[in-house]
Amino acid sequence: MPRIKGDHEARRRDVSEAVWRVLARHGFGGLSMRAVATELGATTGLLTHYFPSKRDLITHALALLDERTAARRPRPSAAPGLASLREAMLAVLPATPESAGTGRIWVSSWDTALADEQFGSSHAARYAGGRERLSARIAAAQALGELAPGDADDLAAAAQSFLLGLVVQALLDPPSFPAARQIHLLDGYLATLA
Amino acid sequence: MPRIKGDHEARRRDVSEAVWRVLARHGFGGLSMRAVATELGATTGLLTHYFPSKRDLITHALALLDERTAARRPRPSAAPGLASLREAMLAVLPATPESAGTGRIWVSSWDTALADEQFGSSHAARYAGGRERLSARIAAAQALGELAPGDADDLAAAAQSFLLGLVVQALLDPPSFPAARQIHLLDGYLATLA
DNA sequence: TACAAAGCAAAACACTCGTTATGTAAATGA
DNA sequence: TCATTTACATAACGAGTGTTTTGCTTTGTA
Repeated sequence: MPRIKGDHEARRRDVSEAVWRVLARHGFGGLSMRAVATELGATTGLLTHYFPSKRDLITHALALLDERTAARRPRPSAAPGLASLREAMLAVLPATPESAGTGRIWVSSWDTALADEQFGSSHAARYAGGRERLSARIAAAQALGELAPGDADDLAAAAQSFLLGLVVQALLDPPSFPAARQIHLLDGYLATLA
Repeated sequence: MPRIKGDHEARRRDVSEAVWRVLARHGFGGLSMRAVATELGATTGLLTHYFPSKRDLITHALALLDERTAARRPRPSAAPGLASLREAMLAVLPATPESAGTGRIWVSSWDTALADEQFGSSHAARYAGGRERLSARIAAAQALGELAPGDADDLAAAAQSFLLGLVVQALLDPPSFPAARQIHLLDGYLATLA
């Protein structure tokens, strides 16, 4: 077995960064083997060595998107209750260039997810996880009396609906949704829940 | 000038239906000249005669999507107040196969809209119009005392956020969002506004 | 030190894409 | 009737796609 394993993982990380840059610039619709290869300064030969098919590349891109989103997710322990819920929802909004970039990639991925059953179910699981995390924070806020009672899962589904829809509108019409208004709308939504 | 004008418009309608069927089956990502042409039982020569470039075809597809969505929109006069708002929001949810199909096309169009500035601003105007219509119904409900006071435009932006996000989640995870739950969540949202 | 496998580059294959001639039949207006 | 314009079919072009093949170089193992 030639080459040490560390090299392989390191090179895979290089590929991941190239994939991310392509996604950020052209979205999922612009993700192609050659685009990633040239972004990496290599050929498709290298790419197929790590990802034999485009399907594998897309799967990796989705995992990468999930991973980088999770990395910016605030710790659930910090500031429990309603403040924790607000913090978690705030991190999703495209109020900063960085989260706006991530949001654009998410939205562009829905076209792929809806067209392919496997990627679709993968997405379904991801958003179900998001609802679960929101549900936990909502339940905690309810236990503290900071939030009105009600089915936490339903409230989480509604909250994530509000979030995703606001992300879409803000990305499609940035002038109408500056960061301040996004936060204002979020606080307005949270106020109705209290 | 040969050929009567009626033929031209009639043929254009045929093309429109072919475009719609392609969109319904493969989304905006699968919209190609040849796909529409073969769906119509013709060649690309016909298509380029009516839509010289793909850009024109996409523009037409977006107009078609807008038109068919507007056709299913309930009349604003019927059942004024909160019931009118509920009716309008209900029509957006993918609770029926027909509206689910339309919703899938909308979601798939966002990838194209985010990648192209012109299509993006076109979309921005469409959703701004949607917010204005919601705002009018919200203001009417407030005037009737059926809704708590507050900035109608902000409430409309929040309501459309909730709607779009629920559409996305329901389309990506149909088992978790059957029609009954969609309606239940919508009624829960409206209850918090009252 | 030989052998074998990994890590790539380079190139070709078989498409599909949007676009662009070219040609032809029909219908209209002069 | 005759020239013109419409309404296509047919075909090709060049670019881009995912995938496969071939081969060279490097590295680790026996």
